[in-house]
Amino acid sequence: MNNVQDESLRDQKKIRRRLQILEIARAIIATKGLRSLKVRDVAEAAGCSVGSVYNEFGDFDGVILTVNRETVQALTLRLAGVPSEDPVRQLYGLAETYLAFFAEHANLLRSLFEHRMEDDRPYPDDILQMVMDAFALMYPPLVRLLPKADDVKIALLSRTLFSAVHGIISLGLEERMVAVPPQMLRQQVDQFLDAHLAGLGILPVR
Amino acid sequence: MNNVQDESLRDQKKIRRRLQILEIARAIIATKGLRSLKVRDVAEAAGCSVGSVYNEFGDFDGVILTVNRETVQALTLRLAGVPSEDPVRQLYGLAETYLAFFAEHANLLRSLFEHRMEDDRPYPDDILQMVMDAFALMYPPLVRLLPKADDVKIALLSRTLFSAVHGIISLGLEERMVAVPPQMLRQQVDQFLDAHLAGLGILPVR
DNA sequence: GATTCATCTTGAACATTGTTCATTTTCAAG
DNA sequence: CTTGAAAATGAACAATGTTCAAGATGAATC
Repeated sequence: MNNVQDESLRDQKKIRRRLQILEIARAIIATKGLRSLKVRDVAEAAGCSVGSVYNEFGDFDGVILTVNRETVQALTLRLAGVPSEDPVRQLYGLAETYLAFFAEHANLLRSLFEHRMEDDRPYPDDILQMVMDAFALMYPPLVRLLPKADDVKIALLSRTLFSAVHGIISLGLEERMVAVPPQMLRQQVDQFLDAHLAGLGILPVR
Repeated sequence: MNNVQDESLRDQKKIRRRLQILEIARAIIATKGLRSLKVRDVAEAAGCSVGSVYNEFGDFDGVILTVNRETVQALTLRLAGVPSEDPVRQLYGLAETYLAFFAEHANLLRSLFEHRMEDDRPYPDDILQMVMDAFALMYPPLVRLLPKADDVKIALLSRTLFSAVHGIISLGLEERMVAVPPQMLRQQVDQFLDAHLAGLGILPVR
């Protein structure tokens, strides 16, 4: 096994094609929504046959799931970049960064949260785990802010808080529903955190 | 026009069939999820042709949307039954009732929130309005609890709070994600409200 | 009750889209 | 260059949404 450079001409093409398929699928989901994603469109845009898509991803769900996996990875990266000096600021930063990312990639996030598998096939564990990990990112700042509290409780609180923020944002960005202006929505999120942190006995140092 | 009883034999059959189709579609969504809903299955179970389904509902989305409409109506009915003597209790009651309803009808609620129209057709306004109205049900108790606050702000707060509760519940019930035991989830929701109401300066009288 | 006609119902045919697989093509190895 | 394993192809198939010409139904009229 040559780890350093195992780049046969064959593998190069394979890798390039794989990336191209994913890029195209992601673009379609992002611009026209998951429901508009069609195998033939992807294959044609990637300049290959539908069979190749199946060779590379097993089935069409495989394409969607790979895009979703990369979406949650990108999200995690963005969230991990939130400054952590001040734990209170970090909490606001996480919420606001989630809002910004969701606003930029609404359809990709919806694909991540709304896609259902055919029949009773299970959703891939690694994706679920990554989502859970992202939603656990409020844990470190909360631990610093509530040093007396039980670890398990803080873990729960972290998930609860992030889920609440997710609800506010995902419904707030649902153009079908309210079409809250993004600026307004940021205010909403901030005020929500104001009140909730105050209720937890945390001083909003803003 | 005979308003009292315009029941020709024809109309009776039409109405009965319509109800039957909806009942079957609802049952399939509720038990196997929206993605498992197929025209032919519905038609066969209803003892009619696929053409009749189209005559009655225009297209397949029409069936789904009608089920969704009835779901939000049932939800509103349940939420409207929450006692309103004590405004604080009412808020907890609304959240807990939403949790109970969501737990009982998880797939129907997911159909309501996750169904996307084909192409760029708009989601029916009346359904959106009903969802918004349901999410505004926290407004009356909040007004009583925060008499000094601006009406518009309370309207926003109502939507924000309900959206937050929705996020906690919809992700908490996502068996693919966490599989929080329902009893645990109720505790989570209650504690969430505890903290948030405290932060709003409302005494949790529990 | 027979006739008529508007309406509803039917289901085969069609359209769209996911999936398979026998055949052909490619290319790294010998 | 030859060869064989792997990949690519795309026609055929399968599943499913949609249409519509032809037939069935029942309310109205006589």
